[in-house]
Amino acid sequence: MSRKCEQCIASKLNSLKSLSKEELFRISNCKKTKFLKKGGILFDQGVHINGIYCIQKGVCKVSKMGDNGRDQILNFAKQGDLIGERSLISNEVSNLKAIAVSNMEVCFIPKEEIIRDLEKNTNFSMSVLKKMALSLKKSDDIIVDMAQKTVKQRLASILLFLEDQFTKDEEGEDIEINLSREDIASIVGTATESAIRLLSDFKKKRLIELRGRKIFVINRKGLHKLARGL
Amino acid sequence: MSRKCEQCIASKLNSLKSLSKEELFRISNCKKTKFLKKGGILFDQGVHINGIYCIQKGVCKVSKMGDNGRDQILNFAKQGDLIGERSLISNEVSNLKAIAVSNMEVCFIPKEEIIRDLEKNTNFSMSVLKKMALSLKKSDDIIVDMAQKTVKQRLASILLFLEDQFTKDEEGEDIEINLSREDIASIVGTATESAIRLLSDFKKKRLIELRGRKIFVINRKGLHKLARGL
DNA sequence: CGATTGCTTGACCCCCATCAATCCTCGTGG
DNA sequence: CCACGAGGATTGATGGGGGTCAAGCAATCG
Repeated sequence: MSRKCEQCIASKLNSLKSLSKEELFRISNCKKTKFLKKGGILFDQGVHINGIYCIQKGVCKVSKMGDNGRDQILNFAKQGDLIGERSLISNEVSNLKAIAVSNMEVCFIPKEEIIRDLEKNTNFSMSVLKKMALSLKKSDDIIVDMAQKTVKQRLASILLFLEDQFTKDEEGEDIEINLSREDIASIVGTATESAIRLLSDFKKKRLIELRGRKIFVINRKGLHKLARGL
Repeated sequence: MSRKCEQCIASKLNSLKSLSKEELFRISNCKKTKFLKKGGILFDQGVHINGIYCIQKGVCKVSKMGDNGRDQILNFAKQGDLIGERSLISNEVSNLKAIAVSNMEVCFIPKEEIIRDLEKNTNFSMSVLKKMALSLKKSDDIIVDMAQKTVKQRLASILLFLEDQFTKDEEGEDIEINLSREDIASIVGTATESAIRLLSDFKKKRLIELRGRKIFVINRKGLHKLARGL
């Protein structure tokens, strides 16, 4: 038995909060809740998603495959995030792949319902618009970083980012995400070995600690400096 | 004396085409036409634009300054393009800088007018939404390229892109844009000298020709191959 | 005309991708 | 319970890509 959207925390965190009670109720009735295990594919590149996903629990990595066949991680989505809106709006197959990096609970909302609300409810469409504007700015920042920063700088930033994003969720529960070295490398945009080498370098400098395969930041200031290239 | 938006080609090429006659008429009355010389600043990073620009004639480069102080060119805007929507929608100062790379004629449309239309006219807001979705996809592609492709591959792509985009405008007039080597390097995301070296390499391989400082592609297939890394 | 700006080329060296070998860890089946 | 295999993590060696500094050259402009 799935919960109602009206009572759901996730829908309070994203554009769905701009919907009226009735609209939310209608979505509540047509949504489908799915459970994914870590490693499961939420959706793949090139498929029609035909809707959007609202993430209840867990985290997924959003990536795109380059011409050489290697995946580049572009984003993460966690509790409260909506994914799939871009493809839905431009009415195309997905240009991205989404894979769970922890066990997940997500709600699928069919396309027609979202489109209808976008066209009827200006608050909602403005909210989505704002969200996309924000994403666009983030993308700009990433491009500049990719173009101008060294791998070391980018890795430092990303360690800080990961620590900020993935510690506790809204309910205060621990988020256990366990990225492989390969994952980390493919966020940074570098070879796995390079990432590993830099990590052990950071460890020597007492910026991070490695317990098992997990990474703990123990000197944020130091990493910040590195990220800026100082 | 400025033309009416209703008769303007540029407004037929962008989201403004979704506006009703009356909406367009109102914009026509409050818009301000500006002329910029090559090198002129349309807007700078960190300023309140308080509206959007609709480009009538000419081309500008859209860039963002990185932490090291170097500009990264993120985009070009030409006849029919709207710029400034992102900052307008998220109600922030501009995160980008726009500089004319040829003489330009642009129309400034004040914020209030656009916001009003976004909130009243669903066709318009959906059109803007689609435009942004497209930009977002392009950004994703660029990030992947930046992360995975070599400077040589990126330069090859960009030469093809520039040739596609900037030869003739809608009226069939030549677009004369004259990018410096530094500009080209800062699209690719590399040092000026590296770009120059690669250009002379491409010339030796008879892929391009250099007449004065202008670059002419004479072997598209060859460049395509290079861009793919073959 | 200097003078400033942009273009070009050379030299140098470091970052990082790649290949290869080893080690570690964990799940599986005997 | 242990052996063993597979995938991930780590470290080493190596070579090339590309960033940086510097000097010479062309072009544009007051």
